[in-house]
Formats: sequence, structure tokens, C-alpha cells
Amino acid sequence: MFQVPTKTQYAIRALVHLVRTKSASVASIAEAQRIPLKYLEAILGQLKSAGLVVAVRGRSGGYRLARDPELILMSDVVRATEGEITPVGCLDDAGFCMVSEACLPRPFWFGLKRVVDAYLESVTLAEIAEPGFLPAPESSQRDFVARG
Amino acid sequence: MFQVPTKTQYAIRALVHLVRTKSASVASIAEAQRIPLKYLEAILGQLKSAGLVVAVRGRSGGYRLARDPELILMSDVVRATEGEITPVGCLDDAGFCMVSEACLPRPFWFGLKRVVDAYLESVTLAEIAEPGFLPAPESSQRDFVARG
DNA sequence: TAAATTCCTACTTGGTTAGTCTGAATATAT
DNA sequence: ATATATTCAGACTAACCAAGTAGGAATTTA
Repeated sequence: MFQVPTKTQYAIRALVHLVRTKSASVASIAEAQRIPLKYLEAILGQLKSAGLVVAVRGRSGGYRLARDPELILMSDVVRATEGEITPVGCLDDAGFCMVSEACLPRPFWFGLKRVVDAYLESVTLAEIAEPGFLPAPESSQRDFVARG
Repeated sequence: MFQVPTKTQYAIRALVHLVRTKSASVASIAEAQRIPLKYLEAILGQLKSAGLVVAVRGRSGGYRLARDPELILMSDVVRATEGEITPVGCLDDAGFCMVSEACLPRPFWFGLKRVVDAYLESVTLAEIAEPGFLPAPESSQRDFVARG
């Protein structure tokens, strides 16, 4: 569960690379990060469409970040490669599950979405690119749900 | 991203059903929860292997919870249907990504795993089966990561 | 002994992910 | 100018996995 697609992993690695090199061609990123060249081309295209990177075409062109990495949230990146986070369909559509007990689980899924979203919004690209970044040792998630 | 497989959704719905009915046949659960019969059979088999439910074979048999729903964590359920939560392969194997900057993102993924795990462990089946269950309105996830 | 049930194994099917291929458009270095 | 290095675009393919089916065997009770 929660297997993150390689596309997103590649995207993040590429962006981290750009944090450190300022500017780089697809080929150089692909080699340094061992990402299939043509695949990475497509991925950077998506990141460009999402406004996270800027491309310079032609000889001695390449990619660079569209803004400071402190201003790029990981939620931005994930949204760029995969769209919104919706653990379960019934968070959008209001079909069967609204009616019966079948959708008692709905608030639970919604809580999961909130927790994941909050985490992704709490981390910036700049932080990831910094070698010292570490998750905190201990804390209970318990406070993030209220009982009815 | 984070699309939860229907198998897991079905598993949870089935378990919630068992919280409320005490005991039920696959057929009755399948009908009430609109889950494909044969598929649900397989799913309940997994839940049984995981020790979450108990089966009674033969006529007037069925399934019931193996223990009180207060003692069943949602992490138990998810683990039963999908195994461990590993957003990214390199959280297990220590290959390429350990070496170079390629795996600067690793702590980030680890943090995600921790956040999700913590949430799933913070909610019990009993709570989900209760109509009043609701995620809390506001709180920052920021406290769950430390900067290096 | 018939009916209702769990259990087991194999199969099918559709969609998604991951990646390739070919080549066009564009800009620069020389 | 022209060769070269790059981004860009779209179709295509292969492999995998989720989702669900099919058929029947094993088991227990009414």
C-alpha cells in the first residue's frame, strides 16, 4: 500500500538535483540520477506544465527551478505528477456510500487524506535537498482525530 | 496517489458490518455491502489468516470478529490485506540510493510512512463503526518533522 | 442426506505503470 | 551557414497488478 510511483520518485530526485546544480540538461540529470532519459524528458515536461521548472531550449539549454526551493512544497510536486490525493472514490462522488452504513469508513479515509496532505504541505523541496533532514523520533498521531 | 485498493475498502466495510451484526455469512455481507461474493470470500480468507476474524464452516456457519473491535487497529486491517506500508523500495533495500545524493529524499519518504502508520494505529475498528466518528478540524503536521 | 456454508486453485480481463521510439522544433556554438 | 545540442510531442509497447470469475471440494448442520 502507498507504493509511490517511480515517476514521482524520479521527479523528486530530479528536482533535488536542480536545487544543487542550479541548471542542468535532461541528459545530465538522467545520468547522475540513473533515470531513463526519455522517461525523464516526459516527467520534466509535466513539472514544467505545473510551473515548477523552467525550460531553455536549444543548444546549451536545460532546466532550472521556476522559483526558490523554499517556496516549493512537496504537495506541489506530488500534485504535479499525480494529481489530487484521493484515497477513496467516495470522497468525491456522493453515491451509495452516503446512504447506508456502507460508508461509515468515509470519515476515516478523509482523516487519512488530511494527515497525508498536511505532511506533504509541511515539507519543502529545500528541506529535502538538505542532507540533515530527518523525521522526528516520536509523537502520537492520536490528537488528529476526534471522537464523536 | 494513495488510491486505496478496493480490496482494502471492502475488507473494512465487511469488518464494520461484523462489528454490528456479531456474526454473518459471506453472502449476507456481500449483499448488504454490495461487494462481489466470490471476491469477498477471498478477502475474508485473508482476514482470517491474519487472525482478525474467525470462520465457522458448514450450514449456519459464517464469520465473526476474532476479538473486540476496540482491540483491532486499522493498521492491522491494512496490513492484513496489503502488507507493510513502504512508500518507496529503498526503505528496505540499501542499494544505490544510500550512496549518492540520489537518496536525499529517503528521510522524506520515511517521514511519510511514519505519519501514515501513526494514523492507522491511532484508529480502531470500533471507532470507525461508530456513526459519530470524525477527523479533527485543524492541526499542523509540521511538528512531526525535525530539521537538521 | 440435502442444503448451506467456508475453502481452495486456477483463470480472465482491464487498466495502469514504466518505458521506448521516432522525429520535429528550437536555439547556440563554431 | 551549418552542425550540434537540446527541448518537445505523440504514438506505441511490454509487463505487471488489481479486480473479479469460475468451478468445485470440504465441512457442518438442519
